[in-house]
Amino acid sequence: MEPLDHKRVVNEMDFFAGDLSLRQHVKDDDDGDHHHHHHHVLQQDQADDVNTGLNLLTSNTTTEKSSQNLKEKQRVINQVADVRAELERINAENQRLKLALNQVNNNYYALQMHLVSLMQRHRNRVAESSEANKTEMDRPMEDKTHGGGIVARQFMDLGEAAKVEKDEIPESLSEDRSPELSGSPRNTIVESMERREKNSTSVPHPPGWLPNKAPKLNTSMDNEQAQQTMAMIRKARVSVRARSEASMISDGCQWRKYGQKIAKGNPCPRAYYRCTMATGCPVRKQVQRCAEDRTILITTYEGNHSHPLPQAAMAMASTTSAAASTLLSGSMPSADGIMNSSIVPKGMILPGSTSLVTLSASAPFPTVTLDLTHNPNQRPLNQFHPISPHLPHNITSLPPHLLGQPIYNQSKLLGTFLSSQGNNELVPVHLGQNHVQVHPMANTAATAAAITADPNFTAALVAAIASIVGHRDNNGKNNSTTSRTTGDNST
DNA sequence: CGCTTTTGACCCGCGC
DNA sequence: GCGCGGGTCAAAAGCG
Repeated sequence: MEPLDHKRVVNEMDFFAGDLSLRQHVKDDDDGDHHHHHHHVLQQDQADDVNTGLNLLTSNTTTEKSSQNLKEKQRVINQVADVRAELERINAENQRLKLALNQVNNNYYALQMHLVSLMQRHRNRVAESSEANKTEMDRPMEDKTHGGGIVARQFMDLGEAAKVEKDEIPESLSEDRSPELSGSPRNTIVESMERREKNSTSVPHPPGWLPNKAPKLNTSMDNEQAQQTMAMIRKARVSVRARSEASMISDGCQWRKYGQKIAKGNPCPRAYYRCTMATGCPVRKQVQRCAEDRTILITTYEGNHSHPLPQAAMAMASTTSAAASTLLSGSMPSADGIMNSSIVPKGMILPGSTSLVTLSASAPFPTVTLDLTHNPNQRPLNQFHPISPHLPHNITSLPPHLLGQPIYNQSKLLGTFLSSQGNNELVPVHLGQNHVQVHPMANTAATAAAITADPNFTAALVAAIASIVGHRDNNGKNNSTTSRTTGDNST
């Protein structure tokens, strides 16, 4: 990690260069009598100190020299202050660099996972093809339809890669998934996705709709399958639970309501919104109040933005996207892996917070859920305002001081935590047996409290999630925005 | 007038 | 086949 090295170098700066007496005091405190190998150095320093002391004593004979000495001391103190200020500035910049690097790493890791799984599947495909050539009649109708060109196909673009991924997903289950995930009805998920996509293609869509929903002008079956797979990837959802009295949390994007329904099991209506920041942007979100606690607003995002995102929405988009893509690829074997891979956005979790990041691979959609509503110990209940008037409805950016904080994997505590919290209804989708939950800290100071303390946090989080998965399709446009965003946080 | 919201209708998958 | 439920459409209404 370059920034860490940088930080270490910075920390090793000699703040007291030019202030011999101060350095001497520090050395005396730090070294004491233990470091005998530095003895001669100390003697030399002490000699300097003695000389200085003598000068001070002799200078006391004239007030002019005394005041000069005071000025000199003042100058040195100012220098120290300057150096410390510079150090703080560098540290702040270092934090920003770490954040940027973290985002790049997350993107890189997601791509790497994707590539590895693709290569594994490609190998399997090649092995499988030799047998398949002998028993062509036994091949699934789907593959026969496209001819035999699939096997030799190179993974030259995402569409092809996605096609292979789709074709191979059932096989990947046995390769990639951990025991706790091995029971996943992954093929069922894929089938469900395909069904839904088939369904959606029968609905007329406005011009500019993204390929997965576009009328199939190019009726190549390969393209169709690739589109379906990409559609499946896009169908990953991110759900955010946060307390707000507003009907909708502003997240930096423009939304247009296109429907409202009373969903079963919740008397509160569910509102459907579509992103209108660009014509044809397929991103949608559902907003619904929690039936049990109507102060909680559940916002579920789905799809990729087809346009550059506002800065407010960029802060954690890449990491959340990585979590979703990892969930979809099934390449992350366990919650530990997710936590250790920096896929869970570290900056997203406040120190001591209970932001509950929940990944659900169960039907109908793979879902990442962020619970920002718990606040067991930051404030007593009677002091905590469930409907925070401070909750932002206008967002700016994610404050840098909230980023780069460590999180700890205590997923083992999840079961206990969830049962004690009575939080089984946490996720607005069905939690199946393949549900991976990542609980950053058992010390559950609520992120909701953090919302109150720092209004930018939730808004930026929600905004970031609104942009989930958008990078996959808009690398060129969004990457520059990402780096710029991280840099702008402190400026 | 143009955009957004409302709301009943419609489509489709799924379970029985 | 039928009903249910989720999601979407699109005409009408509302709004600035």
